[in-house]
Amino acid sequence: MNDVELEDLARRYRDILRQAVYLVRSMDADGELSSGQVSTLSMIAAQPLRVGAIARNAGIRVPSATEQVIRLGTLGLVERIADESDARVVLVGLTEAGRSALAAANARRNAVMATALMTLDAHELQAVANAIPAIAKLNEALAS
Amino acid sequence: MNDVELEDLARRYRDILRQAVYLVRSMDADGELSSGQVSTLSMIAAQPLRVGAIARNAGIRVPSATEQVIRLGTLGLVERIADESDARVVLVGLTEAGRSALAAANARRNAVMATALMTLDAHELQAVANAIPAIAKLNEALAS
DNA sequence: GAAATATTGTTAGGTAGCCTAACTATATGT
DNA sequence: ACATATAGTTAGGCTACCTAACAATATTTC
Repeated sequence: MNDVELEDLARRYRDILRQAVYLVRSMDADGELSSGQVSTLSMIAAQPLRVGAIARNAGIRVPSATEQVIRLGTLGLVERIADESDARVVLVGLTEAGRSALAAANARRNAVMATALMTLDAHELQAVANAIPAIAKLNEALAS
Repeated sequence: MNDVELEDLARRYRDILRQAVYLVRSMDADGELSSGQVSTLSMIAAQPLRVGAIARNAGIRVPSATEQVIRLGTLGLVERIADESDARVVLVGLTEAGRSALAAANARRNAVMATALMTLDAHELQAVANAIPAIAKLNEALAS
């Protein structure tokens, strides 16, 4: 792949990224959890995390994470747990309501995505599936 | 591709989309134009557009487009042009400053993207390039 | 072991970008 | 000419991000 082709790919992938922002917004249905909220809940699904860890994982600052946790707490989806070994630390974990809200949101979003995927033919699906690891690597590179 | 594989692909593509939002935000360097602003300027690069058309293209409401136009106008990047045949209409076009700001922003962003692409090997690059049309189609399906 | 320093999270205050509802001005159709 | 439709703005509200300043607790250093 020569320089011209690389530039072209760069431009086209930028287009895709721009679209993605719009898509994610449009998938945020009324009254449901936002994408950011779903991400946060996913993060703490396996085990409670510190506010600082949530911020780092989400790529946001600690005060912004605090804000998210407060909002999710108000909705009854997360709970604050004291850390026994360090009184400064706040661990954030899912409540039962949080766990089922997360499951519902994931189910709905995966269904929407699966429906969209079904508009692709077998060849196109394969192309997308084949590209996923490379895209993940590319996104990794972009993030740093 | 069976149902299980489709579900898996749905989940993984959702992951990619989520990352994309984060990436686009992180590419919005300090003091530069935001991604949304770059999109708006790109839209009117070929010819001036109505506020309503900008809103429709960007997938936002008219008042939000007005707001964007005001902000870009304050920066001196766009100008309002009266429509001769309809006095209600506001056409929004690039100023010279807008045109060069757009070129600079595109150059910087494409360079960042090209650098990231260079971390991929030839095989991976090919996989991404091959998937772009299918991804575009998929995104189209998701948008509706 | 007391004082200085570092770390964790919250609070306060600000901005961008999105929204709906209500409005103004101009066109169009009856 | 009057009623209705269309284009855009204004007003007010929300989410989600930010920095700066702070409180509480840990840790290091003398």
